[in-house]
Amino acid sequence: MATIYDVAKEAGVSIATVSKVINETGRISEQTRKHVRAVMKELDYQPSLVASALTKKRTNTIGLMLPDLSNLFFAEVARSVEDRAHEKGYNVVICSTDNDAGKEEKYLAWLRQKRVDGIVLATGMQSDKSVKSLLDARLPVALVARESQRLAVDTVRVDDFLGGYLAASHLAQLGHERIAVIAENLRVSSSRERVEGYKKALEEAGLPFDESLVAVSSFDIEGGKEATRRLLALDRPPTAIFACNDLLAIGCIQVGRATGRSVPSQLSVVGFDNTLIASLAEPPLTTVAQPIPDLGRHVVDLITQEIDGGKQAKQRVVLVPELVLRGSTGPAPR
Amino acid sequence: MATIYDVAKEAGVSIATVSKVINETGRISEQTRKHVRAVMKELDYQPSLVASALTKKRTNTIGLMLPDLSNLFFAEVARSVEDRAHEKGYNVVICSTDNDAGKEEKYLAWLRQKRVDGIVLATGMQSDKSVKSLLDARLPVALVARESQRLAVDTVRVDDFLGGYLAASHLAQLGHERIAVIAENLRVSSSRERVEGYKKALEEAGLPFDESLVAVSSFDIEGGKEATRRLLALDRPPTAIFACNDLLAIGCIQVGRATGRSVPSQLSVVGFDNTLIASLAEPPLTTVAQPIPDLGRHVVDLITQEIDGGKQAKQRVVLVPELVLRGSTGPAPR
DNA sequence: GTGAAAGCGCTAACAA
DNA sequence: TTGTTAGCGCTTTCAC
Repeated sequence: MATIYDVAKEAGVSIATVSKVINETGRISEQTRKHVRAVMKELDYQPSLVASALTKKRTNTIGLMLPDLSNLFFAEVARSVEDRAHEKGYNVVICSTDNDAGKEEKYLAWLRQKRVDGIVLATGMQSDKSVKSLLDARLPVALVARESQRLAVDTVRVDDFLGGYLAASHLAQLGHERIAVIAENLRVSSSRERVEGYKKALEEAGLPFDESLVAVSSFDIEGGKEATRRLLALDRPPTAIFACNDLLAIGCIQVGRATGRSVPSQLSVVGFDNTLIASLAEPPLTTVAQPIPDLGRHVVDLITQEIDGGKQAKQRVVLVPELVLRGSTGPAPR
Repeated sequence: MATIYDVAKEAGVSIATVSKVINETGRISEQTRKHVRAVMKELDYQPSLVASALTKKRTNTIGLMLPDLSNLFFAEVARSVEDRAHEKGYNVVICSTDNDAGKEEKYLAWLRQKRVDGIVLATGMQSDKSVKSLLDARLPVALVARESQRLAVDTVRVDDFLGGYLAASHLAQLGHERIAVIAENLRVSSSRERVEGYKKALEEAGLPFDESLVAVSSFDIEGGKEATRRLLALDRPPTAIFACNDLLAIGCIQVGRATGRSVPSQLSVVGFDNTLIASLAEPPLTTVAQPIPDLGRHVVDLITQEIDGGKQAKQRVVLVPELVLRGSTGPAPR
C-alpha cells in the first residue's frame, strides 16, 4: 500500500507538497498539482485517514447506537442517518444494544476509543448516566426519537404527546368508549408521552380514564399479542386499541382475529411509526406516522454542527406526527 | 482527553509500561499493573484506537456494503454481521449503495482510506471490477448472499438454485401448470440461479418453459405489482407466481387481489427470504427461508480468518434454504 | 511555491 | 521488570 512518501519520491516533491494537493490547501502550481495527481493515480494511492485522523483529531465518523437494527423502525432511522452523514462526509458505525445496559456501556467506551467525532443515540438509555459521561467528556451527543428531560442535549423527535392524542382522539370520534393503550415501556419517555396524549384525548372526549386499559409489554409482535390477550380478557374489554408501535399493533390484530373479532368492525387498532409493515398489514394499519427521513437528517445536522463547534445552545427539535388513516379503524360496534 | 503520556506521568512509569498493561503484553509486576490501572480509571483514560491502528496496521473495523439498510432482508443480514463482528472485536461501518455503481465505487475508496481490515459485500456489484480492485489491493473481501463466479473470493450464500427449485416444485405439485417467476435482476447471480432452479423444477414436472412467464423487475413492492400486472394481462395468465423475494411476493398478492383474484384459491404466490414481513402478510406467505443469522456468522468468520492470515484457500459456503409453507399457496384452480 | 521538521498517541524492538 | 527510542503516515507551521 503506497504511502505519501512513495508518492512524494515518485513525483520528485516533498511530502508536504503531496499533502497540500490531497487536501487542496496552501498554494501549489497547477503544474505540480497535476503531476502529483497523476502519480497518485498511477500508484493507486489511498491517503490514510487513520494517519490524518491522528493529526487532525477528526475521524469523520459518527457512532449510532440503537436497540435493534433488524427492527424496521430503527433500520429506517439508521438509513436516513447514514444518508445524511455520507452527504456531510461522515461514516457511520452502528451498534445494536438490545436495550441492554451492559452492551450500551461497552459500545460507548468502544466508540470513544475509536475517537468517533460524535454519537447519535436512538436507544432508550436505561440510565442517563452514560449520556452524562459522554457530555462530561465533551463528546458531541444527540438523541433521536428519544428524550432526556434532565439533560441538556441536542434532541430530535416527534411530538409523542400529540401522536398519542391524535390516535386516541380518532378512536373516540369513531364512538369508541373503551379505548385501551399498549405501551412498550413506561420508563422510556416516548412511550410515556404517548400515553399522556392518549389520556388527554380521553379527557377531552369525556371518557373516564381506566387504569386497567393501560397495558405494558415488550416492543415486538409477541408483546402486542400477549398484551392484547390480557386486554380482551377483561370484564369489559376494549373495542379499540392504540398500540405504541406498528409491531405491537400487528400483534393486536392477530390476537383480535384469533379470538374471533373482525378488524375493524369489532376491534379497531391504531399503530405508531408508519413503517413499511403498516401498509402491508391486513387490514392496512391506521397509524401515527413519524417523519423518519427528517429525524435522521435533523439529528445529523445537529451533531455535525456541534462537531464543527459552530453552535452553543443545545436544541430540541420536535417534529409533528401525522395520523394516517387506513383500514384498521372503524366505528365502534353497537 | 488523557493520553498515554498523562497516565505514565501520573503513575510515575514510562509509556511503554502503560502500553503493556493496556495490551496485557510483556511482563509487568502485579503491583505496577494495578497502580497503572487505577490511574487510568482516575483519569478516565480511553486508549486511542486511531493511534494504535497507525502502528498496528489494524483498525478492527470491517466495512459492510449492501443495497439498502431499510430493506428488511439486508437489515437482518446487517444485524447478524454486526453481532458476530462485535463478538470478535470488530466494529462495522455500513454503506447503503442503492445498487448504484457510483456510490459503490465511492464507498469502496472511502473504506480503503479508512483502512478497514476487510470488506463484506452484500451488494450485487454491477461489475466485478470493483471487487477485483480490492483483491488486487490484497484487502480481505467476502461476499454474502451474492456470488461472483469469475472471482476467487470467500463467499457465503444460500443455494439459490435449490431455493428456486423448491419453490417451483411446490407449485407444480399443487397442480399448477402456468407458473410464472419474478426476478429482481438477471445480472445478479442469486436471481439467475433461482430462475434456473425454477426451470429445472418445471422440467422435472414435465411443464414447458415459457419465456413470457419470466418477469424482471425492481426489487421492491412496486416492482412486484408492476410485474404481476404484466403477467396477469397475458393471454394465458399464470395461476401461480414465484417471486424472488418477499417484497415482490407482497406486490403479487396485492395486485392479485386488486384484480379480483383470491389468494391462494385463484392465485398462489411463493416468496423468498422469509423476512418478518412474510409472516405478517395476508395471507401469510409461503416462502423460501434463508438462514440469515448463519449467513452473517459465516461471512464474518471467513473474513476474520483471512484478516488474521490463518487461511489460504478461498471458501464458498453454501447453506441450504428451506421451504416454509404458509397460506399463500394452494391447489391450482380448475 | 515548496520543503524541513516537529508533532499526533501509540507499539515494539532493544537496552538496561 | 521497566525504560528508551524509533517509527506508523499524515498535517502544519515556518523558513526559504
